[in-house]
Amino acid sequence: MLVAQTDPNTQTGPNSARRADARMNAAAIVDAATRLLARDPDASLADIAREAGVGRVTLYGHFDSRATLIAAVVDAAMARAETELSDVDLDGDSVEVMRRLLGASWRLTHRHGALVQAAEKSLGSEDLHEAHLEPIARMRTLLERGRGAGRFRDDMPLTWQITTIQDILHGASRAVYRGEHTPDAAGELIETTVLAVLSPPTVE
Amino acid sequence: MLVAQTDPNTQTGPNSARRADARMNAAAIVDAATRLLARDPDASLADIAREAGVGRVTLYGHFDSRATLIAAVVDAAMARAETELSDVDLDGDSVEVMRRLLGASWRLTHRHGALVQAAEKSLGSEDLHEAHLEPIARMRTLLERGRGAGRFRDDMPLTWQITTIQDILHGASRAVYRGEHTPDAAGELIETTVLAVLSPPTVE
DNA sequence: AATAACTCGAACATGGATGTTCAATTTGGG
DNA sequence: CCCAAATTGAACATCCATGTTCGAGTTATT
Repeated sequence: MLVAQTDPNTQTGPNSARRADARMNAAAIVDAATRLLARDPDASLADIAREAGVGRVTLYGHFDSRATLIAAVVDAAMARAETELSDVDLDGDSVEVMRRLLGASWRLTHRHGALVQAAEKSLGSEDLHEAHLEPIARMRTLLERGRGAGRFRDDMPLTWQITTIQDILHGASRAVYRGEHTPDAAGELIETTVLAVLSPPTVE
Repeated sequence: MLVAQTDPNTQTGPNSARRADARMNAAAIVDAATRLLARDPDASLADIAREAGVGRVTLYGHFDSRATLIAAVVDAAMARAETELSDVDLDGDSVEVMRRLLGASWRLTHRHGALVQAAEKSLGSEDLHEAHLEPIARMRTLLERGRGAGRFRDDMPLTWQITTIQDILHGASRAVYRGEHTPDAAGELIETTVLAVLSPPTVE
C-alpha cells in the first residue's frame, strides 16, 4: 500500500458516517483517472474530474493532491493485478504457462498503459518500483525455469528478455490506442511474438 | 526542413556578419538539446542552456521558442539520419540487409532516443510524422521484400512487425540509459531478437 | 584600439496546472 | 421531513516553465 489514506473512504471502523454518493464519486474518480492516465500520463486533474463527471473541488475533497490520487490509482491497479495474476496457474510446461501469463499481463497492460509513467513522475519511483517489481518477479521466475528446462533460449541476458517482453506489451498497448489492432488481435500477436523471441535457436 | 529559420545561423548569402562563437554556441545548444531530450522529452530550456554552458537568454537569442529549438534539433537529426541510412547497402539477402539496417537504426535511436516524443508535444506531429516516416518507409520496403522472398514470416501484419522493431529499439535505448547494457551489447541483442521475431516459423 | 556582435544575469510578464477557500445548493439517510 | 454530508462554481494564491526586456560587461573581428 502506497498511501496512509486521509480519505474517509478507507477509514476502518464504523463507516456509517460515509455517504453512498461520496463513495461512488471517489470510485468514479479513480476509475476515470485510470482510464485517462493510461493514455496520457500528463492528463490534468481538471480533465480527470470532467471525465469522472464531477467538479474539480470534489476531486480535491477526496484526494489531497495529484500524488495522492495517483497513489490511490496505483494501489487499486496493483490490487487488481495481484488478483488476476495469482489466478494464473504456474504449473506445467513453461511455454504454456508463458502463454497464460502473457494473456493476463496483456489485459493488465492494456488497462493501465502509461500509468506507470504517470506514477514515476508523481511518486518517488522507489516504492513504486518495489510494487511494480512483483509482477516482474513472477515473470522472472518463469523465465528462469523455462531457460533451465531448455524451453527458452538462454543465450541472452534475463534482464534483456524481461525488458523486451515489457516493451512489446507497452508497444501493443499504444498500437491498440492508435487503432491499429483490436485488443484481442494484439493479444494473439503478443503471444506469437514473445514466444518467437524466447524460442531456443534451432541451430547454434 | 521543418523551419523557415529566422536565426542568422542559416541565412544564405554573405554570413560574414556572423561571429564564430555565436555559431559555436548555437551548435552547442542543439547538441545539448539532442542529448537531454533523448533522455527526457520534458527537459526544460533552462536545463538545456545549462548543459550547453550558456545563459538562458543566449538560447532565446538563437531560437525564438522551444518549438523552434526542437524543430532545429529534429532537422539536424533527420539530416544525420538520412546520411547514415543512405549509406546502408539495400541490395542482397534480406536478412543481411536487415542486420545492416538495424545496426544503423540502433545508432540513431540510441543517439536520439525520446526526441520523437519531445517533438510530438511541441510540433503539430503532422510534419514530423511525415519526416519520421521516411526511415520507416525504408524498413517497410525491406520487410515487404523479405516477406515476399520467404526470408521473413508474413503471418502477422506488417504494421505489427514495424511497431515491434521500433519498440525493441526504444526499449534498448532506455535499458542502456539505465546502465543495463553497453550500446554495443545492445546492438547485438537487438539484431538477435529482431531476427528471431521475423524468422519464418519452422513448422506451421 | 575601436566597434559591432555577442553574452549574461536579473527582473518582469504570461499562462497553465495545482491547491485552497467560500458561500450557495443539492442530496442521501435517518 | 430534516439535517448533516456532499457537491459545486467562482475566485484566489502559488508554482513553474516559457518568453521578453534591459543595461552592463566580453569578445571576435577589422
